[in-house]
Amino acid sequence: MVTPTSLLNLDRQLCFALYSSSLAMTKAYKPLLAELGITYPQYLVMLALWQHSPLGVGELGARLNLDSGTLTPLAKRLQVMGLIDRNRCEHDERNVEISLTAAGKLLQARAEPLPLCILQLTGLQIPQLESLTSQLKTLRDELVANTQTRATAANHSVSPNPNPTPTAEHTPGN
Amino acid sequence: MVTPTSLLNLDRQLCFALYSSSLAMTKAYKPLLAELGITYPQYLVMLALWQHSPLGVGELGARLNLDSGTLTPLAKRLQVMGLIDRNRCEHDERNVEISLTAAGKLLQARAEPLPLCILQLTGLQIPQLESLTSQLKTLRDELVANTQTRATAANHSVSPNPNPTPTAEHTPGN
DNA sequence: CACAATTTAATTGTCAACAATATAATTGGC
DNA sequence: GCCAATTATATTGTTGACAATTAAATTGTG
Repeated sequence: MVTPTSLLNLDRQLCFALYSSSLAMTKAYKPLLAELGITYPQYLVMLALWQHSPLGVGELGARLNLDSGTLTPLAKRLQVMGLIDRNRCEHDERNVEISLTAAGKLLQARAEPLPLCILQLTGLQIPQLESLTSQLKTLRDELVANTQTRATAANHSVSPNPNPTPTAEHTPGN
Repeated sequence: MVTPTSLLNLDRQLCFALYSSSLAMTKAYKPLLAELGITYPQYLVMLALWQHSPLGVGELGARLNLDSGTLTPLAKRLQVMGLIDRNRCEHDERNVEISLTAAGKLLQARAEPLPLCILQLTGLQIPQLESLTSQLKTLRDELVANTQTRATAANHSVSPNPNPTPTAEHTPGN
């Protein structure tokens, strides 16, 4: 069975282009991060902490768009490696503050060259890189705003998806 | 500790924009795919099979950039759901042919509206969508070409990464 | 103060992604 | 034909992502 052209064609899907390029990026980082002894998601957590430390689990999750089910075990591994500390906040024992250790701070210096290493692997020039990054951030924010979350309480945003673009409910396939 | 500007700034990273937008896309698809009873990676496999069935595990992996360690259990779940069949090839018993069942083919009709549903959630117009998709495919292919794989045998491509762009091996941070 | 509602993390279970390894079939010298 | 190398898939173990649930602390209202 061969279906050459359809809106469901794999190579036309933005979703698959996103998915496969994101995985490809992870694989590109892997050998570089292996020298630092961390994985790609762990690197993202370190990026957030290098920018601001300490951060609560919730605040970290808000910046990375990840929940505690992902961050808690991930942070425990970073703690075992000695890169971060995890402590209950004194004034509100519900909060867990995640902070860089001295070793965690020192790792930043070794990570500094990474963005330029990766830039070379992308084949992009700086303006293209910034343009693509900007487009993706816009896309992400739009998707987050228009996707109803499974949160228990009310969404404090205006509305999940009232009717963002009243265009083509259905159009003839190309 | 606050570090306002650095090349390591989280929100400047293409890698994080990719990562977070890809996860956001997965979450956007989730409630729609739940009605079809499949997950997002399962949907990608079905997309590939709707385009061409049967496909060997290896060929499927080549199209999706996934290996057998991911695809084998995923395909088994689709088989249990009755959407695909898995059979050893007669002429080469090493190959496993994955083919759509009648139910798998029927599911395509219910998936047809999805791309347009998602398009609305993205807030993009068609030209922007196609441009972004194209940029991401180019990026993915460049990253794959420049990332040395852990394959046992020799890489049959020219070379992992001889010296694609001999620019800035290191530059002063901004 | 008491207590229900809320907030915050952690836990549990399922599905994924992948390195490393194992298993089985095939191919190519000899 | 025999056997080493190769090819193709499956298995195992680790890390991640997330829904659903649990546990604990805090807040607000009476």
